[in-house]
Amino acid sequence: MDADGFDLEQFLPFRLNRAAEFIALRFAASYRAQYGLTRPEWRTLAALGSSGRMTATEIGVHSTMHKTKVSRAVFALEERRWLKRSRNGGDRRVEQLELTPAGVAAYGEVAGLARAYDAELAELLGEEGIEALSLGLSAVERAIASRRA
Amino acid sequence: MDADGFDLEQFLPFRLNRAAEFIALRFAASYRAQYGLTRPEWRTLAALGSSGRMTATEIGVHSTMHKTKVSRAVFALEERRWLKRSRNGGDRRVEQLELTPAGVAAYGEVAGLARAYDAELAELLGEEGIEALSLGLSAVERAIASRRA
DNA sequence: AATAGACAGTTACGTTTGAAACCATATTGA
DNA sequence: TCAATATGGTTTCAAACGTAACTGTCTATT
Repeated sequence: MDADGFDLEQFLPFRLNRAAEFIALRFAASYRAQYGLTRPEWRTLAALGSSGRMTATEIGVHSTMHKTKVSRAVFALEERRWLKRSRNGGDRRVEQLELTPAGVAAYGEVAGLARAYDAELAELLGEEGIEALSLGLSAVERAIASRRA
Repeated sequence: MDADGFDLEQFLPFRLNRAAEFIALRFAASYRAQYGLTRPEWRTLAALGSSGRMTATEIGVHSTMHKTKVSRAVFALEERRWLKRSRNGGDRRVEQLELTPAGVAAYGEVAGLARAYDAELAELLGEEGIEALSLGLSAVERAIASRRA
């Protein structure tokens, strides 16, 4: 710890970022190698796969992704015919996004990788590690939700 | 949760990444606005400020940063005269990196921001939240350390 | 010694990123 | 009813990024 009372090793943003980077990187390598997906693409696919139907803005808020990232990921997934857009509702600025059957199938496959990685993580971190982490993340999630209000 | 048993909302890499992004982004905005530092630059400055003297490779391992990121951050900090290099030891490939007095001073100032943000976080997440998160991150850190072995 | 491989760090190059400007549509309020 | 302003999403452009190839040095094998 420094003279001025700041300790990098205890600084949460640093620790969180390092941990997230480490964990995400290893998983990204696998979906990247097998499906050629980028991180924003996988995250968009997963958001739609698990929530069914969302707008681009909703995806961004839900996953904390910049809107241009979402916009490009949506475009890429659309090009693969994994996603379709529609401007249904009264507000014609808004695009409803949804996976195509091919997209749903793809999502299922990548979700398989995800489950495998999850199991690997469970072993790597141990049960108490997982539980503590999950609890801590819930606190952050509450904070995110309240900050948005 | 999906038919195939994968639940994005429970998937640790996703939750961790979202949390880290959210928390890092707000902090990055402040050191960026006040000192014009990029994320790798702040992280490099902080690593040296708190550990005193490291090589580029050590910084990369310690902070999980790609070596080209470290290389560029070191260059940028050197340009600002916040950092100096020296090839002391027997191995002339290795560069010992160290902050200049100006660098130490700058580090002290940004560390002030960091402490303020830390306090803000403590309030935002609550004591139990912080503790659980810290415990969980320790598990990840052990995993990182063991993976490297 | 001489050669091959490993390793620290940099550079070149194509890709990804985000801030800001943009377009189109909605909403507000004068 | 018509500005003025806000919002969803895209595009532009300069900066940041990572892969792969590079330089220089070290180590191991012969």
